[in-house]
Amino acid sequence: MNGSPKLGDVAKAAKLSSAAVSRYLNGSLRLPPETARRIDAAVNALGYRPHLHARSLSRGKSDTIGLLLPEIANPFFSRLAAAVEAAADARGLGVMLCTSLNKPHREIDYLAQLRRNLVDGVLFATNHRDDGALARAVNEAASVVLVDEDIEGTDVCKVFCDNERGGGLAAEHLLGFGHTDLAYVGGPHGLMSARARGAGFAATVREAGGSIAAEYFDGYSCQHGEAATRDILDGHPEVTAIFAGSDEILTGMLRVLRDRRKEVGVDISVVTFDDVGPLDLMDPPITAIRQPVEEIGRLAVERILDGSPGSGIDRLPVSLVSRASVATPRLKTPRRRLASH
Amino acid sequence: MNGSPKLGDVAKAAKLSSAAVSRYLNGSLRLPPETARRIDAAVNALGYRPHLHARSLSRGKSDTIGLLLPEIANPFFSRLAAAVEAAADARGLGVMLCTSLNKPHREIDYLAQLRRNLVDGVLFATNHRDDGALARAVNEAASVVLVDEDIEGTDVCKVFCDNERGGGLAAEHLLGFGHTDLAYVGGPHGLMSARARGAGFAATVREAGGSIAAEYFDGYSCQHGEAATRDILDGHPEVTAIFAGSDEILTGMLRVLRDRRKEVGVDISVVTFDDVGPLDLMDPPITAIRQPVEEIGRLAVERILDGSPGSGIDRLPVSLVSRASVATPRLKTPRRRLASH
DNA sequence: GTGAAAGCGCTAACAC
DNA sequence: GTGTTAGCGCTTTCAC
Repeated sequence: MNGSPKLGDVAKAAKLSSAAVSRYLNGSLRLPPETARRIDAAVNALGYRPHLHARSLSRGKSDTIGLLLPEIANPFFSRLAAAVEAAADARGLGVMLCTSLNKPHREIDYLAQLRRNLVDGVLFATNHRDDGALARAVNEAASVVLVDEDIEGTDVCKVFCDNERGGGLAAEHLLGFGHTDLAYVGGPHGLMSARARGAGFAATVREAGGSIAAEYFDGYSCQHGEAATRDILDGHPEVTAIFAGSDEILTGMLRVLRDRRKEVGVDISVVTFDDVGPLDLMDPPITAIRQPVEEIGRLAVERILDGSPGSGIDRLPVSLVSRASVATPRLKTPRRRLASH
Repeated sequence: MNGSPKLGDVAKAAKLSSAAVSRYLNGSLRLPPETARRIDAAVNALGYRPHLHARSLSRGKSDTIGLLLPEIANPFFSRLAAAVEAAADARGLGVMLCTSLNKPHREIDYLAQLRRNLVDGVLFATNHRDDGALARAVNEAASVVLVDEDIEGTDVCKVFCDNERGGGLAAEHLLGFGHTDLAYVGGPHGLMSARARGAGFAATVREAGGSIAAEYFDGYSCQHGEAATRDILDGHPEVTAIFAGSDEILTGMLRVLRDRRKEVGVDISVVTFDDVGPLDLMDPPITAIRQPVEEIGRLAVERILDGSPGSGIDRLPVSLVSRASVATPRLKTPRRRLASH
């Protein structure tokens, strides 16, 4: 027998028309037990599997959602992907994962492709500034929900975490330990998440009379974490605590701190954002603002299926996980000086 | 305009038949520049995108490979996925990622599905013991290559790392520091990788006159790492060094060690396998056998496309990355932290 | 060279 | 209830 068995083969074996078998298999037809058994037997005997491409071509829908991520190796996104898969699976949907590598043309391509018919909706996370082209592509696409990061000028459902509150929590925690000269090493300034985290952080710090001695905006990357940390160490000795905008940034930061022999949780305090790495096993365990990754994935799937009830934008609550990277500032070693910015 | 533009629309706009346009777009037809330009213009004007499902239904192939992984949240697999995507992309192929959650029926389902026509080949990594059904499904599938883990009784291309040599390297390293009573906490005994790592480890240890005081085989999971470590601590006080079969196992191990106040790299030495987490930032930095994840992904894609030249099984070399979790046994004076690199 | 026509495997109107 | 028929959007013989 060459080629896989087709619907027609099953029909022939069951002495029925393809249409009947198709309907039966799709549950849109109840058959006398005897007939049903004939079909089931034929399906099993032949090892029949519906051809998904043909099926979705015919139906005009695929029971599949697309998930468009900047990259998959990043733990935050891979956990998000897992959550989305689980949620989709629970609702009988497949998910088609695409990684854009943050290249705008790939994103736009995928968006067009995906909506073309391959999937019934797209969950879209991007990681870079948009010049407007992306926003247009998103608005034109049939059904997309933005996850994790905003794109200005889009009018679709959005599922984020409460970035601003996260920044606020980090600030409260640090202030509570007596820190007054703080730094923020955030993601790209073009991104809502980086701005919101920084804004929440700065507002809370200033409200309490503290000062933001230094602020950095650049890629959510180790490199940025490294460069910014060096700059803080070299140029802002008054800083006693740093808020890292993501676990990636934290990673670079910790490497520099280690190389410079600064003991985290002693010489300098650190809070990070995301809490996806095994932060509890780090040296020292790192205090973090935890994103509800699983919940974000779950809700995003719900939104793409059922639409949004409210304003169209969900901000899921974050929480602070206290570990050992924050302590009272060392008052003697670094002499306090007024920051000028 | 309702619905996306189809090939026919382009043809109409260019005053040609769909057939001509199709052939031109697929490069199987060279047209006079003037005509070509008409088509290109129409494509751009309409924003035409081929319908991938229709295309692959028609051609019987999809220029897409399937990647079937146990889970995507695990950093090893997410990095593998990234490597596969990159390699596939470089050759103009898409990749369809499916996660089996280690459920045999999902694996078999996907395998059948994927070969049905959705993809031109499948890269398959599994993580659990097979009772024979999987092997059958693999052998029946058109084109699959096994990645990372073997399935007994399959006759297809396979791309692994050199697990046995990895175990040997770990043993050599530990022996070199003077350890003689060692333990191995491996993955499931039903898996080639767990057995091979253990075998390489044990052989080298015994050859040098050392002894394997304890050996554990169970899931590649934190839980297993925790349980086994507790057992070692409680039942095998002579053990001075442990070889963890994976980063996941290591994670559980470190948590127990920390809770029991055992200082890694002082009271007890540890080597792990994989080296995917940020091991250099752990407390202490963990010495590891590094898998060439990127290379595995790259080669797997190559194998699925071009077949295997040799025996059909590739064992990629591993390397030992020395950090600070291994020291001479029974150090009297506890040192705080060792410098890394 | 170019177009008409026949599918790829399936589903959904529409008849019987 | 069940079968017949006409597509879904594309590719590809096969005539012209």
